[in-house]
Amino acid sequence: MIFGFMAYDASSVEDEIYRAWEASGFFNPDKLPDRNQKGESYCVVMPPPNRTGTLHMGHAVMLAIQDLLIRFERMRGKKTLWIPGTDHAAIATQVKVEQMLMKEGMKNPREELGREKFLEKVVAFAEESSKTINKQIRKMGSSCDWSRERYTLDEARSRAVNEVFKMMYEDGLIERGARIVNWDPNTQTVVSDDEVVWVEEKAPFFEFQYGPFVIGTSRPETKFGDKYVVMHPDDTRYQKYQQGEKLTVEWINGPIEATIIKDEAVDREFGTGVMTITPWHDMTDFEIAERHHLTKEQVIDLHGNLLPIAGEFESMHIKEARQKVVEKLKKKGLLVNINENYIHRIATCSRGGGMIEPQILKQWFIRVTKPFALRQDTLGKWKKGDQVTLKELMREVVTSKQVTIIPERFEKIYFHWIDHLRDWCISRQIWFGHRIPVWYHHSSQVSADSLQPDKMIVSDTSPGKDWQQDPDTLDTWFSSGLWTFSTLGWPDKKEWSSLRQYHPTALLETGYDILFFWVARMILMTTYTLGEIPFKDVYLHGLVRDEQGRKMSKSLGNILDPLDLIPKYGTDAVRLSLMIGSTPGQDTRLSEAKIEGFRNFTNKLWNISRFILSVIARSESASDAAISGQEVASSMTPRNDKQQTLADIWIQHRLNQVISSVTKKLETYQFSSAGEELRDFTWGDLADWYLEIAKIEGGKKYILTQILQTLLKLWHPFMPFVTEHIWKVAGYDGMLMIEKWPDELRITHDALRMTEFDSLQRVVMDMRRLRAEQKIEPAMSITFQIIIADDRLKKWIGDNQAWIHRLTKATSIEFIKSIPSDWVTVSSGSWTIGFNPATSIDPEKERGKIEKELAEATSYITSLEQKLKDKEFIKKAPPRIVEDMKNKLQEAQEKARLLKSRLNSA
RNA sequence: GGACGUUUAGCUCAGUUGGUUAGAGCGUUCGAUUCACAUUCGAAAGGUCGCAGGUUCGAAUCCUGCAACGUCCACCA
Repeated sequence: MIFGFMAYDASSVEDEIYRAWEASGFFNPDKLPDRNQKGESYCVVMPPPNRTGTLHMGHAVMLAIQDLLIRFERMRGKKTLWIPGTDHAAIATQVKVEQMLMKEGMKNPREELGREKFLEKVVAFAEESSKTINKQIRKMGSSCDWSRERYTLDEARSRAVNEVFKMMYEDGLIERGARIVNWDPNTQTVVSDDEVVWVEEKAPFFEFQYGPFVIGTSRPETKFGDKYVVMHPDDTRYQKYQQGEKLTVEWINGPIEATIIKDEAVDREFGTGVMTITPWHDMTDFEIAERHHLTKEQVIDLHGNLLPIAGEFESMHIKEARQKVVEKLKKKGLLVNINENYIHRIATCSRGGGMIEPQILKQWFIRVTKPFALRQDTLGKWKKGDQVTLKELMREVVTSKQVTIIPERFEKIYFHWIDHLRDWCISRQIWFGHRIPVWYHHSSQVSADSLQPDKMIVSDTSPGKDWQQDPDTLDTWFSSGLWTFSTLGWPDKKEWSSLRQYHPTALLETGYDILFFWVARMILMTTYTLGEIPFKDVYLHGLVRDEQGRKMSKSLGNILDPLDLIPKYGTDAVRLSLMIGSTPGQDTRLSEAKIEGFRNFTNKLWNISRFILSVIARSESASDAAISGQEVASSMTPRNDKQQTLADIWIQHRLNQVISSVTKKLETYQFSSAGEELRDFTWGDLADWYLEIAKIEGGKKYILTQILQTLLKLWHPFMPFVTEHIWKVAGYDGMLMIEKWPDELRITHDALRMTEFDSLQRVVMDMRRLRAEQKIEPAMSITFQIIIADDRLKKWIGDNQAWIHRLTKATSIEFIKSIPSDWVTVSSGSWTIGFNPATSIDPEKERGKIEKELAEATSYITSLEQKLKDKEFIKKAPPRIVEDMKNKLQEAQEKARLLKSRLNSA
């Protein structure tokens, strides 16, 4: 039974609807109807979720928003393509699998299994994740083209990666070199600057005697090799020391020769204004050392143990060494002071959270400030062969407004990031990912500082048996940076038509937290490779937080999982709760109560539809039976369908306003506002007003069908499941998802009648209120008096007695010449209605209330009058505003007059 | 240290180029209820728009300063 007594049960219909959509082929742009084939292309690539397990609320937001836009544009007749895919997420996935294996009892999975076996495990896990993720994407109702599903590590994407690497290498943008990098001893790999997370920590801050100086440090365990003592060149306290001056000082393992260095990097205010440096393990120190051509010595190995330079502390782990070094220095009388409350920031790895130890290592870098010759005309600004830098490309894209970032303020953040961007370290010492397509001749030393060109080849295949491939893999963002064009088949020449058709893509929608990681790198990679932008708009959504505004995390136990919520409330409700009530770039709080509210709305829409369909069914059977002579007030009066009532015109007019406004809002990414407006119309105007009237007027088969269909179309991008389901239940042709997005309905506008309706609507509301306050009794008679007589209005009221009765619950209406002084009146615009007051009204209370209202009205009038007397206001304000105000004044005066007369009669 | 964001009803948040009695949802209170929907309907209460100045005929909106909270960035040993 389709229209049972049950509420809408999302979980029982959603899977089947999704299967039907998928089977229809309409997710695939090539299989869309003719209308779309002729339309312009609209392409969005899905930010590929990491293959690290399951989706979370952030993914749900992006899926909801992107599906909304895709469905909207598809209905508008565009040739829409939404490409789904997943990301191998190199480090994240490898770490996850390693942790799992360790839980199963392995001590060091990589060592125990070896590269090949270990990778098998990771690949198997990634495969499994991918299946789960795809299921979840479907659960959200995403209308993406599964026939074009991509994976950052699949064969075609790997080809793109190798190709871009090769191009950049040839252009001198990719370079191998020994520089100071972020080393993570936990995962045994280098990470990029953006993957470092700084955490505040309270640690003891030590001050030691270092020759004639006092130096401060929170890391004494790194200080073995500190043979340079640095101070600011303008520091008057140390003027007697000269740059390069050498002095012998007593240090941890005996006397060492220290050299004085003057450098402006030193903060004179901090501590004593003197510091020693550890160039191998500190970014700042490294830069100072570079400036002065100082020697650099490694103190800590890649596992965090001290090297022979530490003397008796050799092989000791740095954690253990700290206290011991302090003790030794204390014994030697070199410890000056300890500040236990020192707060500093330590670098940790965003994957796994272990400490980062800077190290000088030979790695691959992308040079972002090195000029290179463009391979093609680029961004409409540069010609082929022009010299530019990658930073310039990234900057130009946004300054020239070829890419718009929404909200706008992130543009500033983007520029700031570019300004501070250093060369991008792209090599990783992990196994899961794209192997660096570089081969070394076995006669060469891979670790050598410089390789002869003939000992190194960039190629995706082995040049021969004397060659071995670089053991490292690429940063995962290297491949995701190519995502908009690698997913469209680049560099395969056969795919170029598709690339030309869909690229640049229309929009990139993602969370602002990966603006640098991903968005910026896509811009870098795409402008470099293709000479064009990857997307026109960037829409950044906020992060989903819990009810109290905290980040959702496992340890807090406050995670709301879309997969738990969908069976409980339905996908449509979850989608709405993520889109309505949030603005771009702004974090949102999500609670189950909010989702519950939208579940209720889903059900409301279901009931509205159910009701409309039943009215249509009944009116059909009624007209079939040709029943005539029914009472006016009976609930289903058959009526000539063509004869439109004022209410019909009113609702169509409102619907038109909603259509144009919602369309405009969706075009400008105002999803929340669009959804709210639709909800208010659906619940307020349609359900609570028009349908109440329709119950009485009857015979609205045509218009009700028109309204319902339009409503379902408007809602479809927001809540695809329930609308598609209703469409099917109603027996309408075809699939809602490819229906044409509604244009404004053609109605004959009748401005005067519209005003009448608005007025009457207000009056009827007043009547309902009076009745609710028991000022008129349910069965008493209502008498209208048209004070400023308008025959048309009088006639209209006569014509529409039935629903006025219904809405006011009064039983009769009569017209009289004047309103008795003891009656209650309500008025609107040009006319007034009087009610025979119920005996239950407390005259004192009523009087008080009227007096209060009158006082408010009077003060409002005074303020308006004053304003209107103000010559400067009249002179300077636009006429529109003045006119508005005059009208308001008139209305207020009218209201005050009526209140006065009521007061006199009371 | 720098930049950005937030501060509007008890709670969560809108408020699109400044326009005149500041909105929604939830919650609260009161009332309704066979006749699509209690996942319902009607109504009410509730706001000096963070604070202090300024610009303007007019400011939640623009400017300056301050405060609280939050985020990002930065080499402070």
